[in-house]
Amino acid sequence: MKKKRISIKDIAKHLNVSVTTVSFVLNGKAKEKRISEEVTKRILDYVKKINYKPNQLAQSLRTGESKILVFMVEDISNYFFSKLARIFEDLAYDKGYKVLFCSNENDDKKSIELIDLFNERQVDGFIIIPSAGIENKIKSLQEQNIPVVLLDRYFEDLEIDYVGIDNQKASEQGIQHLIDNKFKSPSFVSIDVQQTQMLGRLEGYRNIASNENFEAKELLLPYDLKSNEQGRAILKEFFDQNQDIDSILFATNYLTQLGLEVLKNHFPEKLHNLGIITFDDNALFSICTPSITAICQPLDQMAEKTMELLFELIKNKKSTSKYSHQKLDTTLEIRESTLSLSERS
Amino acid sequence: MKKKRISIKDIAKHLNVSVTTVSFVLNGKAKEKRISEEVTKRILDYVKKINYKPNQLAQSLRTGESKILVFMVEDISNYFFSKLARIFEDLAYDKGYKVLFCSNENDDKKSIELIDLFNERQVDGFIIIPSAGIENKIKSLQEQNIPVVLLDRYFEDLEIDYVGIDNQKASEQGIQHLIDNKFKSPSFVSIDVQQTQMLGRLEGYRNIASNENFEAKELLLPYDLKSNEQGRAILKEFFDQNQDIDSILFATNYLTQLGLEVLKNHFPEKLHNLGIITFDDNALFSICTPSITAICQPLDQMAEKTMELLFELIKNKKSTSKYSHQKLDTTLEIRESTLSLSERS
DNA sequence: CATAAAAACTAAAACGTTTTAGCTAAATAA
DNA sequence: TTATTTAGCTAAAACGTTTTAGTTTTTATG
Repeated sequence: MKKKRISIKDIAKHLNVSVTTVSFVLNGKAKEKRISEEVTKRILDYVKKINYKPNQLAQSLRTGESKILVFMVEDISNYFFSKLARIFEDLAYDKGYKVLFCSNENDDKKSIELIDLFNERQVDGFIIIPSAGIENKIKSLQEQNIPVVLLDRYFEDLEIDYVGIDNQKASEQGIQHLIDNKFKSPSFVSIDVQQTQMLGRLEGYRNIASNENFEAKELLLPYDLKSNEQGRAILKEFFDQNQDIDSILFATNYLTQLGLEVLKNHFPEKLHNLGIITFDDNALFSICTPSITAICQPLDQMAEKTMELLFELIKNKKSTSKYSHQKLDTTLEIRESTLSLSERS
Repeated sequence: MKKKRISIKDIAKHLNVSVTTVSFVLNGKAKEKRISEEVTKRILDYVKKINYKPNQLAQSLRTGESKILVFMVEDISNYFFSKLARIFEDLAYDKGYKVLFCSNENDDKKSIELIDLFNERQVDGFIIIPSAGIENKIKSLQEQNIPVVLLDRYFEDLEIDYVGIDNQKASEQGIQHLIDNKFKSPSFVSIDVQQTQMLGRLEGYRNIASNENFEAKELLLPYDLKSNEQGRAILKEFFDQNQDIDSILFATNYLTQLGLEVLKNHFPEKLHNLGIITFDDNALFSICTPSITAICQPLDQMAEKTMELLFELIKNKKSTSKYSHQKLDTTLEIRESTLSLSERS
């Protein structure tokens, strides 16, 4: 007993004009197509009166535009991604687009499945936080002339728009901050994956190690961690075997969380003496004890820049405009965890 | 220079059969429609060879099904919601549906706009975490025979499917746990809003207060908090004026966060002596000091149940099957913040 | 050998738009 | 008056499917 929605045809019939005329008026082409003011007004009034809304599906089918964007992240339940999603949502809606979010779990197979899936649905554009091995898939999207912007990480040999941060510099600032606060031997905990963001962070660390002349102590957890449990075990071993480190830079939010758990449970005294910095802020880091110093990515700015690039692509579908790599600056949110020991209560 | 996608018509032409035949075969109706095995095989083989994928828009236009669901939450960047979203995502994809997420900011106007927006797009179903005043809009969706399931909260006089927790019981368990651990005077911090989930939590608190004979101390923050700053100020005042409370149940994640900030900054000694429980867990609560006891909602179970109800509605669009109110059980994740004082280190 | 029944397939309408190409009537020019 | 231009409007095709209501061919039946 589905009530049939009113269509443009019904309107045309009711007003004794043609479907074409109604369509022209609705699309704001009344002037251009020389529809008289009188008819234009009649149509507009009636449409408002019955609160007619065009069928988007039919529009999309005809025009080839779905007004849907896809935002593909590692895991939408991770704060860094969900926060970005929240911003994208607003930006897109303002322009009349909706955003479909999906999680690729940083897995190539899943990523490719998802891209294919949405591609079949003729979405109008992709914002992708790519897993390590989907360079070719991305390239094939480009070849089909489908707008794509990469976020957070990119591929060295792909000419494509990208927005992210200057990871190396961010890392350097973080480590330098530790050094400035009298920590002598900062270590670095990250994931062993060949992705630009992680490589940049690692390089930044190594640079300062060499500049400041301390021995680099790196822990790179396996890319395909089986469980949090396994992660914690590896971290515990690292702390056991490196009693001399006096500070740590965690390269992601998730690692920080694991690390803090291990410290809290197995090395409670260390938790209060270690210098700790994390990439990516989270509201709760300010209420930990000690509160955790964080390298903050400029989420709003990143989202805005990304959308800007994407909409440029959507507009000039033809011209493969020169691609742009945006590396934005981070800010250091300084909290208790990097106070030099003498300053701590 | 857009490459034209291959259509069913191209296939038909190439194989010298009719479009109808191809369509039947692709829809698995070969047997039913008596298409010969030979033709069926030829079509299937060719389709696989050229990797043809039907145009979903056209399918949707014709069938009236978009295979898109909407999940409307308060704020997708909030962990409770984004975690649910992550689960829904997988469940839906398994059934061939995509999920559009949107954030209503618990605001009626925004909620209604969003619902209208998606309704025009003929989505196949809604999962809604409703703001307080959209009862009528929800009802109108029902009247249009559009599948809707409410989550987290519901409306007393609306006959509609709903999934959530037993808020009253959860609250009672939390407070009882405080009492059992020798806290004499638990207080309750919540939001002043007429929504079932909040009312239930409040009622649970009051019940135990009356059973255990302690004076109820409630702080209900305004529904339309201007800023975190304002929230912190109100909380600080509450703590200042109620020095005698020895424990708190925070009714949401967000309030817990604000509360902990205030405690950490203004009442550091209290932070370690107060009994603290929060509704809704977050990975980081286990690494706070003290780690925070949490009332955990069974997210997986909630998501599954919700999908189950929604798909039932989608299937039997006609029969207004009897609606179901699912109130699931929570679990208490006991951590340091509710150890009785004698047990604390 | 006609006829009925079953098997195998298909033409065309429909979903709701947009847009091209053109038509008609009025106004203007010659 | 006739030809031309312009204003105002519209028929019909197209987007890519699904599905109804057939038609044609083959096989079985009396």
